[in-house]
Amino acid sequence: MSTQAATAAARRSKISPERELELYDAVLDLLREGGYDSVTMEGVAARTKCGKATLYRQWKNKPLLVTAALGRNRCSFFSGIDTGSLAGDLREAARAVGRREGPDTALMEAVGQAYIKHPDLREALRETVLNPEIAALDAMLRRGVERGEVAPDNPAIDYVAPMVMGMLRVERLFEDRFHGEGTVLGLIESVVLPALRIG
Amino acid sequence: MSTQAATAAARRSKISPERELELYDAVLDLLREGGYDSVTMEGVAARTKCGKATLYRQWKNKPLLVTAALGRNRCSFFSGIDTGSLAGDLREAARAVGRREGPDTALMEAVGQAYIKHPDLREALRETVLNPEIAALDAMLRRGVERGEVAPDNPAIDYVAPMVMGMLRVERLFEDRFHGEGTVLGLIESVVLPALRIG
DNA sequence: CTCAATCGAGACGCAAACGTATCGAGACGT
DNA sequence: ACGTCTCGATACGTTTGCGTCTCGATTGAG
Repeated sequence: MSTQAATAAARRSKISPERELELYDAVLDLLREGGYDSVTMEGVAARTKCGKATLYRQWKNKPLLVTAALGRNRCSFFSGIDTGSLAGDLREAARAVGRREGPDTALMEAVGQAYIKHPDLREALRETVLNPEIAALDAMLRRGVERGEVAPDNPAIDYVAPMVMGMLRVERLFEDRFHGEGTVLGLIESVVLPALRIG
Repeated sequence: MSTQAATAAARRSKISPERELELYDAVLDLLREGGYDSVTMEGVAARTKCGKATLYRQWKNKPLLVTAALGRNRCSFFSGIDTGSLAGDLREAARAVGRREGPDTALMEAVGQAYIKHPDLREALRETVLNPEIAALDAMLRRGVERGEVAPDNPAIDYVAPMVMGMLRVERLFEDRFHGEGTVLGLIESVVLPALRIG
């Protein structure tokens, strides 16, 4: 939300936009490292060499700071993919995941528990890291349907995005079965494309 | 692990096995309600009307108590399923999930974040709630292969269990798309069975 | 140039929860 | 029946982190 930036500007805050992003990055790094509880106001202040009072001058409390940090992270890894064919798009998405250029699973893990107590965090996470990737996957599928590669009424279409995101969410727990980075690619080849009647 | 019970017996503990399960149940309930941080020694003691010292007499610290509680929860919802056909087994498993008799997703959510700091918890969770269900699903598939319902080299076989567990792990985040309880059943019908070349 | 407001740094109070210690009451073995 | 150990309950010290407050330095506006 630009509300924060707006009020900050209204109060003649000396925090430049780049500085704001530095603060957000520190929050997200701490989140990824040790989860919501590892994000401490002291920790953020120390890591960014700013006073705690400065943080509380901009954000009323810790949940609002974390939510704002998540909100600024908005970026999608899948959205730039367009190879011309649905199979190519899905394979490229899987390879992006293998190159650690996929959805921010560390953030998903980290916030996964915290949003039991802070529903706002869950919404911020969805808006920020989840929905953009889902939308990108759905766009791939829509293009595939328009090109005639997939039957429009193929019921598997609705499950592609959940399957990909779900696989990312459990691959750690199956690491004895899938050692390596090709987990999602294997899912695409072995399950998704057959279910979509491609290849 | 029976180590705790053994030492408890050796020290002539007055805690009966049923009492021990009561304590574990309190821990698991608190876990499901608010995550690992909501499990407090004071909370467990208050809820079970036992002294905090009693808890520390049996379990050295909080992580060990939670781990022990997870270890005693060992039970599988999918393991009793055997309808005679793979499609029937998978559909029955999906229906069990719909009836809230599936894997303990609340526990998975709750421990999801905590095991960043306590790897023992992750192992306990895997051994207890995850591996039994995975083993049951794999057993269904193995029986299906033996009956000739699925080709033994069908690569989708390895992905059935991850897909089911992954769907459980993300269905909350797709609740606007899949409203209702038939999420896993839809996955089975639309994706899993086609990928397995069944039906 | 001057003044006011924010900055970084950190002390402070407060609350929550871990883990320890204490205490009377009651249960078990001999 | 008696002594011992564990029981439940609770007080205690310690740590940690949130949120407030103070303080000198610095910076931007007029």
